[in-house]
Amino acid sequence: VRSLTETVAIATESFAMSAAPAASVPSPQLSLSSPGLEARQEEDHVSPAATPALSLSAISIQELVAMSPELDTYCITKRVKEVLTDNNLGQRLFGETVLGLTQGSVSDLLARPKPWQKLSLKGREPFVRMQLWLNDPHSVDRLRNMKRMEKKASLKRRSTVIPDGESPVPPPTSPAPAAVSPAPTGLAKKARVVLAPEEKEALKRAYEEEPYPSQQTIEMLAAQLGLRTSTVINWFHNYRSRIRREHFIEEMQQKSPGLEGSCTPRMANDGAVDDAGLSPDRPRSTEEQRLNVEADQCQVLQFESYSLPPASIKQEMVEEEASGICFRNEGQEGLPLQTLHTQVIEVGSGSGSGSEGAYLDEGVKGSSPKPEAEGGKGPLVSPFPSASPSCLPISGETPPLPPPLVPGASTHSPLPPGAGPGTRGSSPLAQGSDGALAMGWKEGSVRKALRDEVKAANLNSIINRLEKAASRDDSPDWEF
DNA sequence: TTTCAGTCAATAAT
DNA sequence: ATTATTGACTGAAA
Repeated sequence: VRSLTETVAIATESFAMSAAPAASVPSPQLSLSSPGLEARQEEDHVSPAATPALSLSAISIQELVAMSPELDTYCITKRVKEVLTDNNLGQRLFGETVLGLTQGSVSDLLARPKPWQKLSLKGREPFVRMQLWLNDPHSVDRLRNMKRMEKKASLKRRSTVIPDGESPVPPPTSPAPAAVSPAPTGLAKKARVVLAPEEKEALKRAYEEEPYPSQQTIEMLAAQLGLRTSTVINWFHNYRSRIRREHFIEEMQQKSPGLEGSCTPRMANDGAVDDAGLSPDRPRSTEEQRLNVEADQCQVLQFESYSLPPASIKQEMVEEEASGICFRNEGQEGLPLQTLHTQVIEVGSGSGSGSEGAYLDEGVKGSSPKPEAEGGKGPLVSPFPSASPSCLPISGETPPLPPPLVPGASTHSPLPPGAGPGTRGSSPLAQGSDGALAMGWKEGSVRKALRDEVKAANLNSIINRLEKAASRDDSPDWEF
């Protein structure tokens, strides 16, 4: 029986990154985090019988984060940007569905990633998710599907009232309820403060002299500039931290080998499949690259759907043929529930056509978080209780998982800060991202079997892709 | 309390 | 439409 430890090891490996797991045993600590949940589910379970589908559903990303070897945040963001642009995927969708972050945050993260060592456990999470996403061969397809569904949904929404030709009256839009503009609640939203360039200049000057101004200085500045003191305080906090960050990136670039390839997981290996000159429409090289990676590194499982919670996925996409995706929307307002799930799928069966059917994943999503808060007040948030395991197949996941997103609830990991990575003492070699994949973990027979399976799966997947490429409908999705 | 890290979310800029 | 910027907020350290 697979031990938790082993499972973890495998999972970690699938990360495919740098890493050297150092000799020490990596897992001791994990267990402490969520006591009951996971642990048990080892395999016993049910039917999945025959296939060696592993389920490491039990591992939460927080644990993954804690155990993760050092990742090259710069390379990760670089690759993510490539994949997104190559496939015409926006950061909004990516952020909301993969990372559980808003567009602005994603933009910032991709543009100015902090070095791994400077990140807190919480801050590493998005990078781990990105790495996972990059490793997952179906990630792009999934996102594409979602994009399609969203589009369809919005289209439907638009036309929904128009059909019979009647009711040219626009009112229908936006339900009567909410409506009305400024009056409700009486409180206009506080206007966003926008500092004038000169004000910023003044603040910067003040910063040069005193990066940490005293209460007194702050008040003086505020008075002088006609700003609220809290604005001045916030400005200093933000400025300091942003300056600091710039620093990091400088440092980081300085050390980087500079060459491109360093971030690209190109493997020289097997010529097998490889791109036989097929590049039907568009440079989808990154995709191929991904393929290579997977093939070689044997990332067996995919952690799948980290579904996000965040906010926003419109409930519109709920129905639809989400191949395998199951969203649940709990209804109104604000309930964010979410869940993150890592689940594994079995690889063996082929991924049939395109994305359909092949993998089963699921996700549960919360909905509508943002829709204003009207009603009552602000505090929102819900203790979102229930989990809503609705569609989840197997995995016993963890309901108790803290929702990564949303107000108040941030997840914390039980692990002590220092703990996590403890094992890997210091520099993991590698990092080259070139798939070095240090395998330090022992390779058991189970793994071997898996590997074979993966190979087969990869073949299928590749075939699939080729077929797809040949008949790609990919239309630039545009307009009518 | 104050600072820091992460994010959000409005709005600027492309 | 998307992506970038940035003041403000939240929770955790110090």
